[in-house]
Amino acid sequence: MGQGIGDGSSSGDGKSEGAEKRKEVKKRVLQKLHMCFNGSDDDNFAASLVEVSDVEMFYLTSMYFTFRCDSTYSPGEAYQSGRPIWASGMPSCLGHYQLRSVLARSAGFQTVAFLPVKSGVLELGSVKSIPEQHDFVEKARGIFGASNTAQAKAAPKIFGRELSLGGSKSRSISINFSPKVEDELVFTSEPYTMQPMSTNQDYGSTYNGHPSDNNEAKLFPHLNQTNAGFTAETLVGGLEQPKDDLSPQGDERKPRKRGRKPANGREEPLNHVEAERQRREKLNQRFYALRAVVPNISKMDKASLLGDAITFITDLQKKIRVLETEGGRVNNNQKQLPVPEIDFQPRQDDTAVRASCPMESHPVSTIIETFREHQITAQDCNVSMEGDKIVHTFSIRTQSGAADQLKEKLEAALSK
Amino acid sequence: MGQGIGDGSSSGDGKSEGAEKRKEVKKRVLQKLHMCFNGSDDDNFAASLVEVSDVEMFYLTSMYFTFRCDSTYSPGEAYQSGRPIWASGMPSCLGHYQLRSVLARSAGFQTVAFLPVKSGVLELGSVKSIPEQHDFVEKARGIFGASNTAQAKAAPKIFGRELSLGGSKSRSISINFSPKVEDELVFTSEPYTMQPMSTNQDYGSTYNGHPSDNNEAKLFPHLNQTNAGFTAETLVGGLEQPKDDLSPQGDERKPRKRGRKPANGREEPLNHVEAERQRREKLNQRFYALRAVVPNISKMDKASLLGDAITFITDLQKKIRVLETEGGRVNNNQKQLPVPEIDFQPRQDDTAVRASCPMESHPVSTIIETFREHQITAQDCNVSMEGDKIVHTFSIRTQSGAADQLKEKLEAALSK
DNA sequence: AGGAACACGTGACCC
DNA sequence: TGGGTCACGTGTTCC
Repeated sequence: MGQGIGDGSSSGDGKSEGAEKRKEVKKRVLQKLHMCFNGSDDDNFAASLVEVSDVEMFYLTSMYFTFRCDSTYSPGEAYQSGRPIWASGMPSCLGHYQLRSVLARSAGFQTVAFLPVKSGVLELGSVKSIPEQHDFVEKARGIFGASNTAQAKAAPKIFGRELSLGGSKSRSISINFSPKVEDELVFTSEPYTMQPMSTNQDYGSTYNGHPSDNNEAKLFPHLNQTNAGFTAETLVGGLEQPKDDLSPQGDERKPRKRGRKPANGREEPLNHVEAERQRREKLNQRFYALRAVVPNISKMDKASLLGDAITFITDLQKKIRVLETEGGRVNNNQKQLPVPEIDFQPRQDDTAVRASCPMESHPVSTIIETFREHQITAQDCNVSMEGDKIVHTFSIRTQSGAADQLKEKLEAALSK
Repeated sequence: MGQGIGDGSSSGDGKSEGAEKRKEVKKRVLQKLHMCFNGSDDDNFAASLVEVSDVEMFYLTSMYFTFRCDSTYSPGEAYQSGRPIWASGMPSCLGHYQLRSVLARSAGFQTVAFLPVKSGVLELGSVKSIPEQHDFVEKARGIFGASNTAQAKAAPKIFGRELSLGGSKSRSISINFSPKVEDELVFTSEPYTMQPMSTNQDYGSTYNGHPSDNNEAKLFPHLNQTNAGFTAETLVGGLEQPKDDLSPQGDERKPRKRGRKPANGREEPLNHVEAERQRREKLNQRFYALRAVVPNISKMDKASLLGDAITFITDLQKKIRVLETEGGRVNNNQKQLPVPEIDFQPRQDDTAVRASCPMESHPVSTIIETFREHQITAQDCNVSMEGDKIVHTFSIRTQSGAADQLKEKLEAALSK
């Protein structure tokens, strides 16, 4: 865990005054946290703490972070409301980081996003200021599974297909907070990146834990038992600065950009609005899931996607029809062009047989198979062509009525 | 053509005063129209005109109807704008029927709808007053193909699958006006019905002609050449009453119900609104097309539809994977155990060849095919079995290096 | 600019 | 009567 993503060169770069001292502080803090949770104070861990960048520091400390699921804090709010929170720009960003804002400021974070997903809340941060990109949010929630209720069945394994996951760019880091550990989605602990539609900003993200209806949140992949009761305050309180400047201008939350905001003087339509929002979200999720299963998507447009999906389905059906009839083709073709033309000429103690069949029916194999079935060995066997037909002549030793029996069998086999 | 749909018992039922006279008038009118277009005045046609109901009368006369594609008349307006027109209630209904309003009134029509489809304009009428049902409109346009531009590729053959078309109920009639006759959609001339989602009103409809960018409209399935220049006025002018009461209260057109109407004081956003409308329409069309392709649609809900489509696609892919590996088994087996064991023994002026192959690969056909390719005729050909293998020995006339060439070819063919 | 695509809030409709 | 779905007009963003 904790292989630092982000190149480590955060905004404040050249300053080396007291850098050594800060490094030492970081190391001690991380060691303390590690002991707090893992118990063992092995030197391997201490050795891994040299040269920790600010971004990595933030990531590592966040690993020990826990949040309550009430709405007093951004991750909890996202978790409860099921709506993503996106803040770009240092000030409002730090407001959302709240207790971790000091570390976030050191790391130079400019953007934070809390995306409620099926398995908890996905937190993403970047030292670049990135405006909210709804398509990316939806894609992420399509991949991780949105937090919508009652949608168990759909959004089937997107992970069966690759989503053009590319190489990780730098300066991005993400942590997932999740209340509980369980269930279906299994990830490698390797970070991977998603490419939002057509932008060139990439997001690295790691995914650790998992969800439920539990009301307490913890994070630390090593600890599988949910040691409840912790709050963000108590945990991070062990850090340098338990006090935090509460959200500079921290009230322009829900920076919804699209659509209309005005004409909102009622009291109850909020319910309706919310329901509609969820409907839309669910639908978009399905769209993203569909994008994942349909190949060769011509345009990213919704209508085109549906059109491609339709043609894809029809193509699949056609393919299946072909494949299915192809399995029966052997039987069908042999049914259609079965002009076996079998001549039997019984002689004194053997029988001369002359079979003429179209070459496509592979008469030789069939005849030999029939021989074997009847325990008959041909004395002589000759194959030649007449036009496009194969003429198969052979003589067999037969006793009395066995020849007629063989003739019937041969006709049946060749006409099959 | 013209088998009357509708049970004939229109609203005005019991009145028999002058009924015989009206019947006679109808007959004469239809006969005149028939002669006008078809030329022949055979008695078969006259005999078929007895007991024509008012609804049938409207239908039959409408068969001779023509409309211009300018926006001065409802079908033309629907054709040009690409938007459906729906009017329920006798007054506004008659306003849309315009010149045919007298006949429509006699028939007791209460609802008329002009649906611009890919192939022209689909007109539906009913003696019941039916409020606009957008889902039905969309379904109809999904089936007949909407009139949207630039959507050629998508909306693939819905007619490959049945759309749960049920039996026709009565009192409904529809005619399709279309500018030209051509292209892909081919229908039987049998009327069929569509069942709108969950209502119990059924719509019978016949479908005759076809479209293009042509600017003149005609209708009469017998005449394939577009005799342009006709207008509705000139044609229907031959009827009883060329004059028409123009649209009582005929201005509440475009009875769009949903959504918001207010806040519309600008001048140019109409373009934006229109564009958005078309986008929505296109998307919904795709949805209907998708509904036609995906079986076992659990709910009529859009999101559920997408979910079902996704699972359907994945199921199809799984099925294909199974079928492919199943079919490829034969190929794989031929690839895996291809031990052709071909012996070449060149002699003085011919070559003895001995080929031993597993029986499943049908070596005889392959060998003979190779012979034919190389214009080689075998002098002698013998087939026998050794264990489960077929041993094929033959001698061929060869000059110098042709034998090696044949050997290579044979090995390639048998290893394929 | 101007069109295309999208999300949003809102009114309507249906159980 | 409310929850759920839809269509509509609008604001916004990206070519």
